[in-house]
Amino acid sequence: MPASMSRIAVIDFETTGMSPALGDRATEIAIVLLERGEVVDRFQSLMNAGVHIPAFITQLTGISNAMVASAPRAQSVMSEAARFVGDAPMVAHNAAFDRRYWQAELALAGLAAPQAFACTVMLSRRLYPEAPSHKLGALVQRLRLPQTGAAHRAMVDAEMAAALLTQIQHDLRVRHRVAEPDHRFLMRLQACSRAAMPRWLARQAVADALSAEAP
DNA sequence: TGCCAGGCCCTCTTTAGGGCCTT
Repeated sequence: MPASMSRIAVIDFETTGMSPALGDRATEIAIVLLERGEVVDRFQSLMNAGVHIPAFITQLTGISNAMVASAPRAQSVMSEAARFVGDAPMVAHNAAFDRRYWQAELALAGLAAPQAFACTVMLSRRLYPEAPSHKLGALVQRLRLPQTGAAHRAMVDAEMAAALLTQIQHDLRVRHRVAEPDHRFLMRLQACSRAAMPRWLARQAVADALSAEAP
């Protein structure tokens, strides 16, 4: 398999709130490009969307109104980000959140967002059902993955999500004998959800998805 | 005007409710 086919873009946004549908905007973006489990490139930028950052968000992320005031405009940052990702499939921790902002911010920049998103929350629920918490920081601690700095900055969280994804792929190879746990396999595994089938069938589907790849 | 996410997953469930996870 060519390296480009195993390329995955792990993304994290910092934002002004929970929903772009309510007018919230991105304030920072970070993307870690993985190839065969190795970080091969990084993209990071604060972005000025021209909206006020609530005080509690500044307290949470450390990103202030003054910081984004001197940052490049959201539209140009998103254009660069889209070029950086290209056609690589994407991964995020709680992907529904980052996918909403990826699509909304690209739409505001007049750009399409065709990438498929896999979700490390859903994957860790399938793979580590015994974990007491599936928060990014809790999983990083539990799996003893490296922490590169204080959480709630985009690159720190993107690096942690990339480390988590790499561990998930490692465990799929070693524990479940999945020869090539690429993005297509991750999408199949995360689709084994109760939303699409009864719980017992979902559990069986996870087991089947894992064992089907065994030699 | 005031309010406001949304999808997954569990259980004291499925004709529902609430916790998790992201900022």
